[in-house]
Amino acid sequence: MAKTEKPDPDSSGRFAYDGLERVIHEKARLGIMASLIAHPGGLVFNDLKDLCSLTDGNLSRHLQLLQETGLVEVWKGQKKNRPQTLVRLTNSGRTRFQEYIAVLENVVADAVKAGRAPNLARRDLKTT
Amino acid sequence: MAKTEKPDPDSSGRFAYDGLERVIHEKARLGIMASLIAHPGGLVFNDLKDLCSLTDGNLSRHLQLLQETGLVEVWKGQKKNRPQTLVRLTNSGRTRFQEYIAVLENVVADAVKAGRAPNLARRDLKTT
DNA sequence: GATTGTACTTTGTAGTATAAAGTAAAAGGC
DNA sequence: GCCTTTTACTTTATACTACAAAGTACAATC
Repeated sequence: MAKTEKPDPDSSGRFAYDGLERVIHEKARLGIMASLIAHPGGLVFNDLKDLCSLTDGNLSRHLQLLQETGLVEVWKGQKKNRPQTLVRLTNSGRTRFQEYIAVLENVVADAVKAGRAPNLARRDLKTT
Repeated sequence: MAKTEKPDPDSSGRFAYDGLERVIHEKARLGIMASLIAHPGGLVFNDLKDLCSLTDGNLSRHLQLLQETGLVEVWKGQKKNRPQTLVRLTNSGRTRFQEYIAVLENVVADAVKAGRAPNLARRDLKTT
């Protein structure tokens, strides 16, 4: 049977995963982004904090960064005379997150493939 | 077919992704682990460096950490009178990486699901 | 008007990713 | 035989950043 289309499994940079944008890749922010893409109408500060199990300060800092990077937009409002912060993905944020996810899919695919065929690429060490 | 079981899409900690072990999650080390699981016989320092597009110092430092954490094992040898370092996953390393990958699959699944049904929860907010 | 509670923000610190410099040992030139 | 270069890493220094503790603002309640 014919081999797959995969050109060179050992090419330079094959496992560099360049597309893993740093701002998104961080665990806490990855959770924030995932929450937000699952809630297109946006989420308020406290819901986000709860969904991602983050502390106040931590979430605040990450949101700041995500906003500076243009991934999310932040809206200040009021609810029953109390401040409310609504956070949503920007269009660019959605796109960049989906690009990031596409790379993650490659990572998973690589790992799953390797896990299923554990001996395919084995090369023996010729030590003297 | 029946829907996949999904108890509460908004439960506390739903997007915390606790299983994303920090040592593995870092981009560079994720690449190293992926390279190694794809090459069960192990890889030598320079191949790894090339596959992951890392500098010498960088790779050296990450390997140190991965070794301390028990994810990889490092073998010093010789090839044509030159030192050669061989790196392989430990059994524990393979298991822990596969657990990590399982969580990544959840992340991807969450994102893909949300991406396919983008308007379900959309609520409009005035302005741009 | 003092206190409590809510909803965040700011600040300090500890940890870490990365590059630059350093080490060791072999090979090749003169 | 000595000196420079190359290979294969390791160590060190620094710049960054995640995180928690402390701080701010303001409304409600006592």
